[in-house]
This record gives sequence, structure tokens and C-alpha cells, in this order.
Amino acid sequence: MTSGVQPIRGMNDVLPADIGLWQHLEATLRELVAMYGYDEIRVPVVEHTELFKRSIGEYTDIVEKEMYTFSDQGGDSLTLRPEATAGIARAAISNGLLRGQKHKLWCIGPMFRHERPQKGRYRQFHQFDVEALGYEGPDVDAEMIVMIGRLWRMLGVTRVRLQVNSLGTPASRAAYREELVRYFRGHEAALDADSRRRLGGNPLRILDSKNPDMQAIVAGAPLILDHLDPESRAHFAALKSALRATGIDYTVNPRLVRGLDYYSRTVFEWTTDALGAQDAVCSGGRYDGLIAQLGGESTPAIGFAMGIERVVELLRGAGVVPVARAPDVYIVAPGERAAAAGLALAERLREALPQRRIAFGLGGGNFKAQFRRADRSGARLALVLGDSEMDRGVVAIKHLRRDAEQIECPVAEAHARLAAVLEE
RNA sequence: GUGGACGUAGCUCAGCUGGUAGAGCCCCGGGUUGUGAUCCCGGCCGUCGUGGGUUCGAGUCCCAUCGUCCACCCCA
Repeated sequence: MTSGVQPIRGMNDVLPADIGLWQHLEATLRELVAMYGYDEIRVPVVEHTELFKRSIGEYTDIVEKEMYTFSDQGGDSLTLRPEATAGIARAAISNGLLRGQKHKLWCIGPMFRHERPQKGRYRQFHQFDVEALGYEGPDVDAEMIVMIGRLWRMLGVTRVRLQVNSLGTPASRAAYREELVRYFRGHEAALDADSRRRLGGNPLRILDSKNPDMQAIVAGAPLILDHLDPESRAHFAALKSALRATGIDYTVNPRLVRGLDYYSRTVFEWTTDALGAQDAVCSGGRYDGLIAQLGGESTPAIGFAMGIERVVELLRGAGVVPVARAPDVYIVAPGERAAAAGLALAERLREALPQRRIAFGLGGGNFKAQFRRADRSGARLALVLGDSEMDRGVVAIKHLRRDAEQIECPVAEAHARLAAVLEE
């Protein structure tokens, strides 16, 4: 288990035992977005490094130290996407999707971030991503948030709570930032090392420091909600009243700051107490300036990302176990003659009963061995074809899940009898 | 990137103060000639994460390295 067959650190295989949970989640997500009228979009996993630097922000942790960046043979600097919004915004621009049009898009796939792995945090992880382009809100903002709330109900996930905040426009945010820096400069001696470092780069992040010693200083800091421009204030008020009208539970967290530079106005985050330190399961916000900043027509937009692995963990924790798709019928056919006939019979049955799952006892073995495999497959019925049945032109049907007499019927009627028995 | 814990068969784990590895599950075979899941009997499976070192001798001690987990950081 050592040498050359190790997977890359932080990049995991999803094995058949787990895939049922993933598929259940993915199917539910597709159902959800269909209900709300979102269209799927698929974009490359690799983009020009520059795209991420310009959208996410040069001085964010993601860009500074977490990107998988490499040069291709032509010398271009490329990067494995650390998040999806930048690529989708780029796709909208380069495909001319924005000429006065609106788009509701969703996407799912792997993202890459070079961080130290721990529970719920991996170097290759998967995100479900939703973006609404061309909508000013706050109605989409509310609809999007409510849509996520519906997803939790569909999935049976209960240990999540919603926080919302507004970051205002870039201008009001910049003004607030200056005031914040002024405030923290006044208390610089009391700041811890992390916070002092953030003071230069991203002072807003000091607000959600986990260091208990910082709480007093943070508590006295000016709040962004007191510094919103009038339009953003109205936008946020309308969002809150729309949320209230839907009855969804939320709390306003004036210290909720997102890690990516492009957010403006509405930001939100769903967190859980069931996942340890990596408690964010879904978060997003409005990015009205991003598309213009990337060179597209100025287009308001909002989106969010959900961590698939984290939600899968929530489902597992909630005891969600999708039913294993066991075969309906397992064909037991020991002996060369019966095996050959059985394989052909299996094909005829699949033809006649395409909605049924029919397993053939591959690999031979005697009756005992084949019945054991039939049982372990979880099949409801065993279809028995041995020399004796061959000689008489019949097959036997045996119930594996309940006590019942084994029955026989002519081979030619096998599909009809199976269909009837499975209907019982 | 920083700190801590851990790394023994496919899986879950045992192995006291050093003397060249065990159990359960799984898998395979058998318990009379063609019938599973129970029960009984038997069998397969490990360079004890890897590489050094100490020692007459290391799974057991030391160092390094890789990996996992937890926290910080960050975030989905």
C-alpha cells in the first residue's frame, strides 16, 4: 500500500459503497434546479491563471497560496479552478450570453485548492454551483436562498442554519473599510498576529476572528450595516422582508464576510454544527461588479456554491441510506450446459423485462456457491436452471426473501411467470 | 504553512515492561449425490506505512519520510 499506487494527498476516490449517497444528492439537486428553471452549463476545469487572479482577488488566500498553477507547453500560465463562478462568468462573456439577456445557470464538478486536508476539506473537492446573471434582485436573492432551504427539506437535512449580511457597493465598502482600519489601528497593540497581518490585506476578515481574546475589540468595531449606501440598504431591507414572507429562518450576521473579493451587497452562508471546524456547507452572494471587471457588459449577478462532500457527510450523519439497487432475479445455472443456456436465457429475459434487474451467476460454481451468491446479491428471486431442468425444458423459480414453495414452469413462459411473481 | 494524535491481514481491531504476529468480519471449501442467509469444521490473506538507527534480537525504542485524523489558518 506504499509505493507508486498512492493517490494524491487530499484527492479521494468515491467507491461504489458511497456512490449511492452521491447519486441521491445529485438527483435531488437536478430535481431542485429544474423546479426553479435553471439550465445546466459545463465549463472547463482549467482556465488562464489571470482569470482567477482578477476575479477572486490578488490578495486572497486562495490566489496567494492555494491554487494549482502550472505552465503548459506553450508557456501559458494555467490554473485548476479553485471555484466555479469565475469560469462561468468568463463563459458568459466569451459566448456572448449577456447582450441584455438573463441566465439562470447551474453547474457541478471538481474544484482544486492546495490546502492542508482535514475533515470536510480536500484538495480536490466538488461543488454544486448556481448563478443568476442579469438579475438585480433582491427577488432572485431571496428566491435563491429559499431554494436552498427547500433542498434541505428534500434531503432531510436539519442541522443547518442561515446567516445573511450585506456588504454594500464597492464604494461604500471601501469607505467602511477605511473606517475599520482606522478603528483597528487605534487598537493595534491588542491585535493578535493574524489580525495584524489582515489589517493590511483584508481588514474585514478580522471581524470573524475565532480568537476569544479578539472578541472585545471586534465587538466594538464599526458595523458595515451602519455604513451601507441608501440603495444597498433598501436592497437588504427588501431581501429581509421577502425572506420573512417565505417563513424561512435566518439571522443577520453583520460580521459575515466572504473570502472572495468580488462580492457586493447580499452575502449569505449556511453553516452546520455537525461537521467540526469545516462548518460552511453552502455560501454565496451577489457580485454585481465582477462581469464588468472581467471585460463584459456590466451585469448584475448572484450565485452560491455548495460543498458536495460536506453535504454527503450531513446525509450520512442524518442516517440517509439510499436503497441499494439489488437485482430482482438471480440466475443460478451450474454446469457447462446450463451455464451456456442460462446466459442466453438471461438476455431473453432482459429483452422481455427491460425494467427488471437480472443478474446471471457469472463465474460458475456448484449449486451451493451460486445460491450463496444469489442470496448475497440481495435478489428477491432465484431462477434455477440445472441439468434436470434442462432435460425437462423447465426453469425453477425460488423465493429468496420469504418462505414459499419453489415453482416450475416451461422455459418459454419464464418471463411471464417472473413478471407475475415479481408483481406479487 | 503551524501544532497534536495515529498508521498491524480487504475491513474492525488485539499484541503487557523488546524475543522474529493473532481474533472477528469478509472470501473459498466441506458437513453424502442439485438449493442461500443460521450452526459446525477447515482454508486463503500480512516484507506489522516506508527508509535508516539502537540492540544478540524491534510490530514493540530513536530519527527521518509518506499518509490519515483533529485543531489553527482558510473555506465549500
